[in-house]
Amino acid sequence: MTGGNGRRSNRERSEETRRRLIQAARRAFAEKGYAATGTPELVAATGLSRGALYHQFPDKAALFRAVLEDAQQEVVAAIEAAADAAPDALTALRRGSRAFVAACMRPGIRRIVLIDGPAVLGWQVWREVDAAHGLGTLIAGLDALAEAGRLRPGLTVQATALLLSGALNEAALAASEGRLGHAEIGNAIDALLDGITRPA
Amino acid sequence: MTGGNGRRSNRERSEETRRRLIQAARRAFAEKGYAATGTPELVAATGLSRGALYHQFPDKAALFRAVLEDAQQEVVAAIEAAADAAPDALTALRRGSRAFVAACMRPGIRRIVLIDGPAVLGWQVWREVDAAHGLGTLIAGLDALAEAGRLRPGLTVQATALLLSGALNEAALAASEGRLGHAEIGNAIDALLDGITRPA
DNA sequence: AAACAAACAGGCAGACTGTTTGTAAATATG
DNA sequence: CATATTTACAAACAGTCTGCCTGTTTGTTT
Repeated sequence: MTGGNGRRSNRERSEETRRRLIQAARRAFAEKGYAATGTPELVAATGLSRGALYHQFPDKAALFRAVLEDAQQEVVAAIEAAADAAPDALTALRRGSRAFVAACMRPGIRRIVLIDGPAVLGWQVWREVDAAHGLGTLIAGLDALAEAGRLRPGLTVQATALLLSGALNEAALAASEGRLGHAEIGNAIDALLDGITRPA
Repeated sequence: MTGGNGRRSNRERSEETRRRLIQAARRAFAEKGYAATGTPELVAATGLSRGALYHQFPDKAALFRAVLEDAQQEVVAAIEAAADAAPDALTALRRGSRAFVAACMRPGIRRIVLIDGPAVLGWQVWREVDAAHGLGTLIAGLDALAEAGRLRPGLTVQATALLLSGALNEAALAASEGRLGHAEIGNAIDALLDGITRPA
């Protein structure tokens, strides 16, 4: 009845169910937004029932959080892939920033991470999730810059990371709407990075 | 019946009703958030009925937009007051940026402008409103900087304004949560502004 | 195999949004 | 001035959603 698959353990069942729910939710949330996506419609896309959803997640917001973490991990992977082989910390930051903007432009990421995230979870929780993923990566990059003695004196990594993160988020939104070109954005990012850097 | 006031014209009645609705909504949205504020509870705080609300506004989101514009105007007023008497464009930007962060920390502003705004109205509409108020003020400041020949070559005002706006939004949120001190944030803002400036 | 626990389906109550119908006040008209 | 019409609002209504609860199926343990 379940499509030809033989017996599965409970853990396998749960994992598969969560995976399916997260996948369908991610598609729907990205396309229509969190508030405009009802749980009946959501589970219909999976073939499961609302009972399964509320068994696996305490509420709709918890499902959203799982979706957010899923999307964030993809972003981090893209950033790290881009910054991996950079010769120095500043170059890594430049490449990572561009990769971040590019990753957030993907339709499955933009709305979930940048728009609905803070509103659905509250800024506190959203920040907590971001700190464990995207912002964490940026902090690591700035730590490396500080380690190399190239962080401008008087700046703290925490504050610098937050402001840069905000600038990059906005850049990603603008880029994804086609309001700004990549070159324009890249130049502006480089200018900001120069501002927080101490000349070699 | 209406509390001792004699006859009022229809326009006066409408204006008074809208004012009362916006005022109550602003308090409720700021405190509990847009999604968690029901229209029954909202009108109860005004003594009006839901009929009045839906007569004056096409839907709940339209009321939110009116509230957002109301809050944005306050922010702009605070920025302009701070930057008004600055001796040069760069100083005006520095002072205006700090005033923006301070204004967004006020509880009646933060959640409405920075958190719920994009999620409720969609990023397109939110950007449109912001462009007419907060972002518009920043663009004017950068235009003055460019006019004075102090904008770093290769940068466009539009892109620079967007990234700075994002950085300042994030700074305001962090400051309002007490995660970062004002000094730390001020230093980071100055660093970013230095990055986009050409030395005199 | 029997008892137990976990996963899941479907129905239900409460709440909310937007619409519609009805009423009173204000404005336009003859 | 009397009457018709439009505007502002109130209150009931319909449809939908979320979270909970009960019952059934499937897996695990003894």
